[in-house]
Amino acid sequence: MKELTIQQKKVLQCIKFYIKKTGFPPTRADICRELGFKSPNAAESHLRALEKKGYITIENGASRGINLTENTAEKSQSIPVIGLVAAGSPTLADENIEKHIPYQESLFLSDFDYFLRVKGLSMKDAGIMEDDLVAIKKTSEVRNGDIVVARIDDEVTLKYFQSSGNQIKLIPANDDFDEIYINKETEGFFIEGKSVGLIREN
Amino acid sequence: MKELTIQQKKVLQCIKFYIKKTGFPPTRADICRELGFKSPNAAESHLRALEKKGYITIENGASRGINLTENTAEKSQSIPVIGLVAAGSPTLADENIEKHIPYQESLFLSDFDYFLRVKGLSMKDAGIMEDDLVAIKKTSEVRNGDIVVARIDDEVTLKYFQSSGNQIKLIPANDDFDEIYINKETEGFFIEGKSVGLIREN
DNA sequence: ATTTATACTGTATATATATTCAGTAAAATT
DNA sequence: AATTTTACTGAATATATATACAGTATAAAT
Repeated sequence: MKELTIQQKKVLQCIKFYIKKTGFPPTRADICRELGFKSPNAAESHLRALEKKGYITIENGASRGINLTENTAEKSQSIPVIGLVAAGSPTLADENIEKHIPYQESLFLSDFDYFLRVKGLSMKDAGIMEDDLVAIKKTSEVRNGDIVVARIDDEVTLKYFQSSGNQIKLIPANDDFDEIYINKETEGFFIEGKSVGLIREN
Repeated sequence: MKELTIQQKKVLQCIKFYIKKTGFPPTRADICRELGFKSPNAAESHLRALEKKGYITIENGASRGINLTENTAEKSQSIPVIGLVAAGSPTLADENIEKHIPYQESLFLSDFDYFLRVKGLSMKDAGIMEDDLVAIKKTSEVRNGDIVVARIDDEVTLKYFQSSGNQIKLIPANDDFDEIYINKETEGFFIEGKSVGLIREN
């Protein structure tokens, strides 16, 4: 999808906000009032640009005939599900996104940034099973005992976090797997975030 | 909330459907077209009746200024969380409802009726931990291997289901707990539903 | 160097839309 | 028995709204 200009983003945000507030889309005049434009044609041309770039559709002749496209409507209120591939870091890049789940406030106690699809049973005894979706909050501030997403070079794992001094232990919750010992300054080591919740879809 | 007449229900359904279809509310003329009325005043008076009864609000002077009230809008549906108390069945009775979670379509693969707050670790090896919320679909049609909510007299448990002939086995996912053997015709035995998903809030 | 896109103001207008008024008729309520 | 509610048709109208046209100016793309 083509990139939007700053003004076009403002207009798109204005439409979303207006719908959220009133339950129906704005008129050209409403947009002008919200954004301080003095001519309805300012709104009109922005709308046509948004339409051309595929962010909205406009029903010609209908009042308030603005419709957010699926991509536009969803992205604002949905959380990406990212696959935990053995080699490769969980980034929000499009190619890693498995699907989107409609966003919901207060689903967990903490806010979070994305879901991680779990592969393997290394955290089995913590009740984290294959194909579970772990809610991840992007942060490097983690405490001992937290379940963290750790990256070592291109390898990404979900483990218990335990640090003492410069030494970090990544502990699996499964006797069949080994603990991983790392130095804080090890190159290529990074804490991506921590688990703040879990969803099992079946 | 006051009861609606058949025609008023039709109009309300028409509004919901129109919004779902187009993304914005209908005009009086739109409603007439959908329901076969020949005068815009037919729609107008139905709308005013719906407003009077509290199902919608109307922004005067604005085109398409129809707004579904919170009760009316389907987005405001919520799912109850029910505590699994040792003695007492999980019913939708108010005293058993811990809280409500905003409803969301397609959160799990199947639809479901309520969340059950898990007590104890009898299903630990199935990745179901203390305080997890198990999504329960109310049904008595369960298959071998399903995780079910079974009631024996006033005791309610979450277990694997296994039946052969008249004999039913309720199997825990934890070696520290014992299997339960029951006859299908046992008085006071009942399958409340089955697990179709799980949420861990932390 | 020229075209296209962005970012507006300002005016004008056909029409889309809400809304009122005048009726008719049956059903429900008081 | 009288009043209110429901359930419409049909006509009229003020105004809300989309949208085209005429400009100005800058930035980006070709």
